[in-house]
Amino acid sequence: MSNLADRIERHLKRILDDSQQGYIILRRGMLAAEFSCVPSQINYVLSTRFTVERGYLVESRRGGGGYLRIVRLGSTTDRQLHQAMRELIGEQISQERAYNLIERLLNDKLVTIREAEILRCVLSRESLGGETLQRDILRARLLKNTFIILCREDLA
Amino acid sequence: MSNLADRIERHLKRILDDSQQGYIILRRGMLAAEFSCVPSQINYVLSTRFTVERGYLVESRRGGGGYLRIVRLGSTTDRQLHQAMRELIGEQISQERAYNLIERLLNDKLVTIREAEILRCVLSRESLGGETLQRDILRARLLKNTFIILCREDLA
DNA sequence: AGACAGAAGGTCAAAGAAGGTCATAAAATC
DNA sequence: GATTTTATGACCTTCTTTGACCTTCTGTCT
Repeated sequence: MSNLADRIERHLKRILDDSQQGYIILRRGMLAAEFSCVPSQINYVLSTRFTVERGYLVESRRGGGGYLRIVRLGSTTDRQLHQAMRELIGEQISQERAYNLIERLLNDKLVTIREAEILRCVLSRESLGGETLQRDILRARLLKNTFIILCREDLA
Repeated sequence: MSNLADRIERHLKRILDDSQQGYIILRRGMLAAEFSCVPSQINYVLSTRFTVERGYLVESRRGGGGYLRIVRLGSTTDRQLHQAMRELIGEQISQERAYNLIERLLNDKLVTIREAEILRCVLSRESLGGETLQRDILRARLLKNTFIILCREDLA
């Protein structure tokens, strides 16, 4: 049914959830062997699913004793998160990166599924229309403005 | 004897009725094979029979592990409301009229307070920027698109 | 210290696996 | 007979998977 990349993603998220420390350390080669795939498949999963926008950080080390370390960026306090988000968004943002951010908000339960869908809809290429650059700028503004609302505690 | 498109339509609606979740997921290629037709015939059926106006939403994903997901939107009354809204919104809409609509949605408990705030924020003059006319057109598009999501049964 | 071997992980391009589009042909309807 | 609807196929885009080749680190042997 679902593809390899998705299965590896789920597996990593599961053990990440189970881990107390908020991060996991593993061998790329081992993981690849467990899933009977080439090692670079792991890199593919990491670079498409464990991005900063989605709230993850990946470190690694080569050579003997090398490893991968996947850190889940915690549900920071509102103010920190707000600042971090503003920086991640910047003056313009692509649909893909915006969707990744929404994914993270969803993961951290800062938005409901419906809210996430509304945001995705509003920030979609299709809805925004116009030129790419203008669209990316508009998207950044919308996302940053909306974010203020999501942080409002009086709306819980 | 009915034609292929109608048969595919009936088949999809039947399994959609059988499904508890309000949506189905399937492979375009598989379905085409079942009906011994070219894959693009499936797209034809989807684009003529499973439109938003008729109360359906179709999402898809390409590549390995790709799929089609057909979602049934809410009840007929919901859909009638939806149609009425589309007409009410039209091709362009002012901030004031948009806010009035949101107010009504809130009153009818079709959106939460937070969702309403998000919508107000997104549809505000300041967020949208640009020329008045362009803004009103964009606002109409955003509102209409978003409204589809509010009718989605699978997000209850 | 320097050279080298082995053990990781990284990169990138090409192949594969879906689904999407669009023009056109064929069939049905008016 | 004209128009609308349906069916097909060639070609396109997106996402995934694989493999060949590259870089970095550790440890050992001169």
